[in-house]
Amino acid sequence: MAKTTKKNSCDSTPVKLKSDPTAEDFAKLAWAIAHPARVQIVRFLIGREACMCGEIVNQLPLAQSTVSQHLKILKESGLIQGEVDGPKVCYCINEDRLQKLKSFVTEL
Amino acid sequence: MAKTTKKNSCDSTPVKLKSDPTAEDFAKLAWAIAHPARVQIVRFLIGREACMCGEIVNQLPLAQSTVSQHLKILKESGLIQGEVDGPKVCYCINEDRLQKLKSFVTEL
DNA sequence: AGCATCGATCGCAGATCAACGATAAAGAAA
DNA sequence: TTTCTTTATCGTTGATCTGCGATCGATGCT
Repeated sequence: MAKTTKKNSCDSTPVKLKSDPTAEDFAKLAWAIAHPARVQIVRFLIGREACMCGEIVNQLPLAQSTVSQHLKILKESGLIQGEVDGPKVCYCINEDRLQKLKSFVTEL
Repeated sequence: MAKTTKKNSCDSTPVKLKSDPTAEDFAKLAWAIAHPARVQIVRFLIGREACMCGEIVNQLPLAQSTVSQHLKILKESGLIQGEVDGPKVCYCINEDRLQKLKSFVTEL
């Protein structure tokens, strides 16, 4: 409890919060991993480099349609990408996007 | 790349996804910054070390009650903490939690 | 006491999420 | 062609988010 001045230690310098175009993208990436299932999917894909949708479904206690939804959200954030391979789809991490997420966080 | 059947480079080694207790916490922290306004609040607080709620409200194009909600979410994630100082509340970053978020992401 | 200020909370609206089962679409295999 | 497999999408239900104005509680000041 630091009470430097007679009041408190709050910094009261007037500073305008600049409109932050990156905040949107940051939030989008954060949103992608803002669900336990999606965290697990991302970790799983990183560990395996790439794998079929069916594999992922088998690892999670969720219905196939639910997993497909999560994959869709991850794809929309750009964090993963899917490559069609006949009747199957092979998912993998988008390293660039992952790197972007990492830099957003480390530069906080 | 170990396997290449006739088709592509999908890794099909059978691996069980272990139940991941950290995924929950990770998702919680990610959820905290999964909104542009909250990203800005966190960045703002990091840049200023600490500041009053009113200051934050002034920097964002949002109503006071809305900002208060976002602050509540950030508090629940542990990413920030508020210290009552008379009639005002001084918010600041919880460095431990921020560090935890950073390590979660960098260890992806 | 009475009043002003700051911030949290309530209640409401509309939008979005999460989960599921069922079904459709596209190849592969018979 | 028919059938099977794999994945995406639809439609629904219930929960949660986001935003706001209005209000309440606590504190400081006169």
